[in-house]
Amino acid sequence: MTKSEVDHLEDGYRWRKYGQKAVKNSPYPRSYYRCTAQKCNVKKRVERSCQDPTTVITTYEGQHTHHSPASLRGGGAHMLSPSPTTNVSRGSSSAGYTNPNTYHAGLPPLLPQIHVPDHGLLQDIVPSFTHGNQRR
DNA sequence: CGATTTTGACCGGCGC
DNA sequence: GCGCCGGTCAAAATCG
Repeated sequence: MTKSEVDHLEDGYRWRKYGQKAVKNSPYPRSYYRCTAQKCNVKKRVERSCQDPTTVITTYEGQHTHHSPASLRGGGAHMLSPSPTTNVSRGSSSAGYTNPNTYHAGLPPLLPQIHVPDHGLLQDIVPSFTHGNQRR
């Protein structure tokens, strides 16, 4: 669950919308996204929460087989860096994605449980790809 | 020009 | 067998 009033949630990847359907569960339409990387077979389902119109339920399906474009940002302090001392194990990354400043919803604090998706990238599930054979 | 987005239609599966 | 639902793809239009 991600609190956001905008549909385009930059979670660090590029998504291409390929469909939209209305769900009965919610008066809002559900959007289907797919990673723009042809090598990536990841799918994303974004649905607005009927309980919290400001919250969108983002469901990720599959795993990225490539690095995220937004992750290449030099400003990114939390990434899959080969730093021996600095590891992503630190949960201090919070929900801050690439640029939390862009999402000034001006809404009151209401985030009961949002565990950081820091390690939910690729090496977590598909180490074979990142093991040393990622460059084609 | 290329990429991306939008809407509609189509397909498959499941239930009855 | 038909109807319904969810999901996906396709074509066209738009934006940069």
